[in-house]
Amino acid sequence: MAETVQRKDSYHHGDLRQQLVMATRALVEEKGPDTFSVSEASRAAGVSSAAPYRHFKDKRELLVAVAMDGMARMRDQMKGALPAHPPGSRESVTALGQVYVDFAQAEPGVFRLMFGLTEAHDESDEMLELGRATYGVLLEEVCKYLHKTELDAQVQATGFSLWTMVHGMSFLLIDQKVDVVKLTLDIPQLLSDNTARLLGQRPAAAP
Amino acid sequence: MAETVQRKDSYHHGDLRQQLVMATRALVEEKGPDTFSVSEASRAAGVSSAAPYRHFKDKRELLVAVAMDGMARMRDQMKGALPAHPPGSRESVTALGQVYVDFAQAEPGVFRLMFGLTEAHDESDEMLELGRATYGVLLEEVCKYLHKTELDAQVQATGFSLWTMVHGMSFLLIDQKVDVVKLTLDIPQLLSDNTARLLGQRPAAAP
DNA sequence: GCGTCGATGTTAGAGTTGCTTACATATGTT
DNA sequence: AACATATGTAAGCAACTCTAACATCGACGC
Repeated sequence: MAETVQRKDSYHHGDLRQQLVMATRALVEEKGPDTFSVSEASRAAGVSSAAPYRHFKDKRELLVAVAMDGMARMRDQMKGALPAHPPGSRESVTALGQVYVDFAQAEPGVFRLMFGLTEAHDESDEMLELGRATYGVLLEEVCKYLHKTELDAQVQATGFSLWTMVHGMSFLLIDQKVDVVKLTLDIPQLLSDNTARLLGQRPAAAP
Repeated sequence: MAETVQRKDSYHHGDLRQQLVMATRALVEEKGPDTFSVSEASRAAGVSSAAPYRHFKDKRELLVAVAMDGMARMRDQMKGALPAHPPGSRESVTALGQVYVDFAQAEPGVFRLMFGLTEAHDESDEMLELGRATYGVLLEEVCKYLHKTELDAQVQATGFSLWTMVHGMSFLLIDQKVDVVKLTLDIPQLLSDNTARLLGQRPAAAP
């Protein structure tokens, strides 16, 4: 059980919103996003089952908050992985992909929320912005690699292709499809190889 | 509403199991797999809410049935796409990927069921077998392309990489992440290009 | 200090859902 | 015709989402 959640000691909780997000995060990870219930999160936070509705319009809004929290953390981890490599290098692009896949495996429940819940996300401008910002981290490295700007068609195509690959890899891993097909694969190696293939040859330095 | 479901006209329904699968399929597509309820499917089929439990152990088993139906249809579509191209050609591999992506876009709800529901699928040997068979269609083409057997490491890596790409592309498309990033992309073109990159150079004919 | 107000909690409850149990009805076999 | 089996219904429990009415606390003007 996730007993990292400190309960309240007075009538007013002090920081219920954040506590609920944490509790939800833990529950979503334990039992999957589907079987999660607001009631259970309330119990974990030590409040009545009606209390969350003071902070979130409905169940979905609470889940969106968890997704946003996850997206922000993943974006930070991606940014954190960059300094270890030369800017705009194949290694740094690969590292970004590795962070993506690692995050998915470390927090599959939250990861699913981050990319499912499409209708709910549409309603949240914040989530949209956060998603764009996260993708932007990758896109900028691709720009540097190709010596082009963000609006360039090749940058767009390459960035999306790389995203496609790590996204698919993440889902196949957390949905255990690798086991299904009985594969013995070196995932980091595959990630690195495919990143190289999709990036293509690095062009000569800018004109 | 999906009123393609003919109700019963006598006490016994005749073919309730199949009718429920069809109704569920429609509902899952209309409202997404999350908001689907057995009660609603029952109403659509014109039976009491307890009737489904004569045919399915629980809600999940009904959803698994829908997923299996979808997987079988996608596999058939993949097989159907092969005769149009030379066996083991880049075109035929691309065509398989295109079927995958098309299916996801045509039936996003069912597609999600086919690859989510991981725990539920583990319990179903039939679903496992169906999944393997579907993947096998791709793998066989890769074998022919590379002139190697299914057990070869390169075949495994290449097959998985291709799966990864179309899987990620499918989810990004149905979750509308393409819109989020404001991309104007030629998806079939991208699919074809990336298939080529991931397949790599075709080796010389068998020794 | 003190009263008021808004924010945030509680309790009670309406409506939905998943699933079970006991009973009813149709079908096929002998 | 009689019975066993398959498949439907009705009724109900526990859990869940969300709302409404009420309770409590902290902050602020005075």
